[in-house]
Amino acid sequence: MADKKIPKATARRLPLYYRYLRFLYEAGKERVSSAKLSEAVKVDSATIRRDFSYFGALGKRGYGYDVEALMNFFSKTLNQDRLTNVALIGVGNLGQALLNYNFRRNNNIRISAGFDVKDDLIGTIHQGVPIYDINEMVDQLEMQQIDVAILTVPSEIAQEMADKLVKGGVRGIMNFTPIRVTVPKEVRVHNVDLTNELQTLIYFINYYQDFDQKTEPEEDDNPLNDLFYNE
Amino acid sequence: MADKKIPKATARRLPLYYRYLRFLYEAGKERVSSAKLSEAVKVDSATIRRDFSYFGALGKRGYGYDVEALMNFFSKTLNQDRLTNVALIGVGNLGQALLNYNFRRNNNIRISAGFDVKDDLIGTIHQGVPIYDINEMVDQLEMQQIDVAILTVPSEIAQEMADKLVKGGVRGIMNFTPIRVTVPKEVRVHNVDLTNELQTLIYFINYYQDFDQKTEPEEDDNPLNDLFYNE
DNA sequence: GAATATTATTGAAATATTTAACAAATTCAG
DNA sequence: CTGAATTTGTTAAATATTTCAATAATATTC
Repeated sequence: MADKKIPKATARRLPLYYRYLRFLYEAGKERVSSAKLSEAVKVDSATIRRDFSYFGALGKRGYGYDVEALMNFFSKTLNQDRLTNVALIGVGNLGQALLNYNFRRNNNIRISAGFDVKDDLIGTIHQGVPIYDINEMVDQLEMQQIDVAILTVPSEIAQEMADKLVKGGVRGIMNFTPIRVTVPKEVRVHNVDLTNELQTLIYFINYYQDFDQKTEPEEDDNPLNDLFYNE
Repeated sequence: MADKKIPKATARRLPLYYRYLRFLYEAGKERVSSAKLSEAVKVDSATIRRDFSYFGALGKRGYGYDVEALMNFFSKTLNQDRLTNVALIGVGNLGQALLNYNFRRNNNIRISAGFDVKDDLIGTIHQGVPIYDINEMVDQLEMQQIDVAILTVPSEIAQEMADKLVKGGVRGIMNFTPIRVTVPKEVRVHNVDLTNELQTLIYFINYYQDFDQKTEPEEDDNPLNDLFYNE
């Protein structure tokens, strides 16, 4: 099925489309146009149409897109038609929050195993998810055929854990640590770096000026105060 | 450097560079090359040099970059030389995890106020952070001069809370809800959508063979990469 | 059923970003 | 002091992504 070349930027928007289509479906809507979709997901309608067109002709001219059909198409495309089990490595604060987050509720994704080093966690069940000793990780990953993991461990052991994950056959890692781990090229890592995100946001609000607002940058000794960003 | 624009992609990498420079500084390193940096942050060295060059000539040919000087430069650039107070809207599971996350430890960012609707939370202090009634939000935001907020509320009230944040003068919102909120264009929103991230990751491991780990998010980035900007 | 309005599809143009290549500057060894 | 080795800064080329514009198909209206 991995035949066509879908741009990565497009791939990243698919879940967004899927989610809104489900919302429309549940609201009883039968059709939707790229313009309407654009409003909800805040992506230019031309981009949406272009994105969809990579998958073939999904809509009807003069009509728009059939909500149910499109939803089902994306469901398959995003593997939402079968359950994906995910491992949680590191059951600390963030890890436990993610357990509670419950991806399952609206998606066919669930955290099915947790791993930690702490004795008081090992052997317990959190939110219905059993927590194993990290030493059993490679075996359990193989046995349970898990191929996606969420990494929420201290930075110091991030690489070591990534190595174990690879050994256990994991093909995708959602990395919440600030460390850029090294893995074989067939393993995919998505970094979610909360501190980075905040810093970038702060940078943007301080140095981005909206041309439409015609605001002048403040005068100070920072060499960057005359930088502008174009949206 | 004057009247040059910093590409958004570059801006998103700045925190990454900054973090590693601090690591090098603490490890006592005095100089670093773009090649060495590249290895750690997993960004092509040409891209790194290109990124730096937007800010002027920060290095020396044949030598590399002075760790301390560069670190200090980025510290200023990223506003790390002064404390940024951030509000947390919604002190649920994820919100509490973020309180514990403690951005402060390694960065000049701290959550200084929390807001919630729950009576048993209002008036309490979590991780040293006072939790206020959401009804006081607009006033408190103004009074405390907070201009960045983290939004971790149920989807149903995401837009309503965003409106309040705007009213309270907030200029940057890190949005953990799956809703794409509508705000005036001078307010910046970074979306961190955990379910999206997982779905995209799953899509990638199923449909892409060739993983080029160099480009991210948000993104994700972004992460959440979908990191993902209200552009 | 013809006329008009909608709206997807598609090729092309415009932007944005990454990568490659190399001259210029500097270090370093001897 | 000289030449070889490094490594940046920068121009240009290559990729990737978004947006535009022309066209074609379908629906809706009268």
